[in-house]
Amino acid sequence: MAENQKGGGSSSLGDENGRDRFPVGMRVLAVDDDRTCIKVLENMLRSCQYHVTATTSSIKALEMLRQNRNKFDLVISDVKMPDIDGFKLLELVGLEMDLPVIMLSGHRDKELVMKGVLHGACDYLLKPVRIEELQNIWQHVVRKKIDRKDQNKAAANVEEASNMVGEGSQGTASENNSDPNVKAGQKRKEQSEEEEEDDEENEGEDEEPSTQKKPRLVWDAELHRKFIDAVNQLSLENAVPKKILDLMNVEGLTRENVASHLQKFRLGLRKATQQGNSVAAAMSGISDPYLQMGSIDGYRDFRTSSGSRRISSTTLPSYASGGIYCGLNPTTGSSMGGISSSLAQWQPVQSQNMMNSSVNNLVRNFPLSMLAANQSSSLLHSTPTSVELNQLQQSNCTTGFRQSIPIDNSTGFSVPSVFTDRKPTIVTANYPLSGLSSNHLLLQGNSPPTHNLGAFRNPSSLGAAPANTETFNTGISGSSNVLEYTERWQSAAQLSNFPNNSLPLNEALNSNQLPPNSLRFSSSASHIGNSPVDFSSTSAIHVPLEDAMGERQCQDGLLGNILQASCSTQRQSWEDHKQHYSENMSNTFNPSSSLISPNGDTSYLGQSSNQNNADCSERVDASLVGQMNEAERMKLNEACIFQQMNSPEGFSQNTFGFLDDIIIEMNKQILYSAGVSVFLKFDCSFGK
DNA sequence: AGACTAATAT
DNA sequence: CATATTAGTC
Repeated sequence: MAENQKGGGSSSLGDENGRDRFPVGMRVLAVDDDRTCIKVLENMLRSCQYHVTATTSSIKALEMLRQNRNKFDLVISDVKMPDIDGFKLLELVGLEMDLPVIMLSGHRDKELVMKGVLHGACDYLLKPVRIEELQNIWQHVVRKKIDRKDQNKAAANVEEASNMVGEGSQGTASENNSDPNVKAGQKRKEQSEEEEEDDEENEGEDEEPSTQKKPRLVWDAELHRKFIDAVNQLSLENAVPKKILDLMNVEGLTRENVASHLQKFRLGLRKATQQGNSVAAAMSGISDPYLQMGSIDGYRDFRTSSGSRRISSTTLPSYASGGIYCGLNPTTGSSMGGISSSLAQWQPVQSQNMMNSSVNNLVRNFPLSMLAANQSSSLLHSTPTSVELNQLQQSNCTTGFRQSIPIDNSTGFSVPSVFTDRKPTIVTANYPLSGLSSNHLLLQGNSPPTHNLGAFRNPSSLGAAPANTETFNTGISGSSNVLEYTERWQSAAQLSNFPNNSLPLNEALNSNQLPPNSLRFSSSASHIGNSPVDFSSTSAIHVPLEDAMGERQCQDGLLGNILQASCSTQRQSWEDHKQHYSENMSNTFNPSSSLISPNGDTSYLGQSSNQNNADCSERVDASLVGQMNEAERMKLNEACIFQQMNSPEGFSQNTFGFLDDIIIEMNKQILYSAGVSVFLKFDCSFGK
């Protein structure tokens, strides 16, 4: 059997046993309308040990070729034939299956030869053909393979080509045989079946299952956290893939994985550094890398439609798996970015509803406040109202706090008379907070009463706090996370510019004038791109709560831009809080549980913030750190890293407080009662 | 030879 | 985009 063939020994065609028989059995389709000629040709080809299929009809030949695309390796055809002549056949074959075609002709007419060549013939033989010539025609098959390979990949590997050829699959245009499975060849042969496998296909499967390539790694929150921890430990300069990998100690993770992530990380860091430090800038760019990073990070969970899968954090890295970790539509992701970016939109009123110039003025006067954007189209809901909240943050603040603010005696809202006579569309309120710049909020609502809105900000890194708030903190809107994330990756630089005095605030108000139902809060936090997220639905937001990076298995339902996340685990607590808040609201909203210091000041963490130096993590009060959850810690770490990058010698002067977002949760009653509770918390990182 | 990382591919 | 893979260097 094959043995004989060894003529070639292990030559180019095959080193492998299975393959070295290569030209033997090569499938040749011979076409010549002259019965005598075809017979002779057929015999010669057979003597060359090819597998020959002969026909005197070019039409029939074409049919066979079309029906059995992968059944032939080469076509040898006479030029002059009725119906479809050799050139036509050549052309069709070249077009449809890309098989090597050899022309045969009794005429040595140069023109004909040229024509054949131009049509793509790989060879042009003159009759009578000598067997010696036929013994070498297999080279065209090999060549074809190589060429094909070349086109795809620069490196055409002769061996591979030969291997492929050997297989017999010769497919034509489509085949992919070339793949990886060189060995497969033998197997293939065995499968006698020749059914026409369509050309392509078999590629991947035949291999051993083990060969399958690994699923792509997904850097979820947990993994990223480890990464950050490692980087932090090593210090930016020393953080190289291998070391990080070691420190991360994650089974299955490769250096390459880390290298890739590191590359991205550095890129983000770089961008962060380059971008202006202005907060606005920081938050505005949708394209802002940070934000992107954010999405990369665990925050991505918000976009997950179903719970996120995670693999044991300690061991296996997470891999994307269909179904489990399904990313929502890309848009969503960007939108998230938009959320933070919305902070940048503080200035002008965008909503058409704000028609009133006075409103605009109002707005202008309160730079830090929030604007209501009514056109927010929440794609998701039918209820139109929306409130835009903007928040800000500030510098000196070192601590995080949350505060409830009573508004207006009866309603809790400060409603400019200007609006009272108008439709209940916009409500504004502003409160001077001690020492802080005034903030105001515009609410607008048109729709029927609704349900709940909740406002709460996400946990700040340092602000963290009070145990009782914990639950609260964990429940955050996706947007919050984004911010947080953003902050993590780039915070320092961008926020450093904040004026010391400016204190960002977020406020959520509600007025009885408004049809309670439809309050739509479009806060920076709730905004997605230009579409605000409507939190007014009955279900109320909910957030997953996982710490930011958490691993919880939440089910997030994301409708278009709206994010409704529900986390079974924490839902309960959230509900509790909700209730709790509601109750408080009717009262005066005492920050009962909060992080806020009784007097409302933010000095809480002041001390730590003032310590500059040393390791970041150490700058923070130990106690506080202890209370921090992972996400917060991570944030801190990243901030530290960032710090390293920006100021080798220490933190930049001001702290950059960060006010993440606010989420407002209101109940109908609350709406009616006119109470508004605002939770403010500043994310203060440290700074010197 | 092994590791880094920028560049490029998927 | 987020990751993986490649390729040039050190």
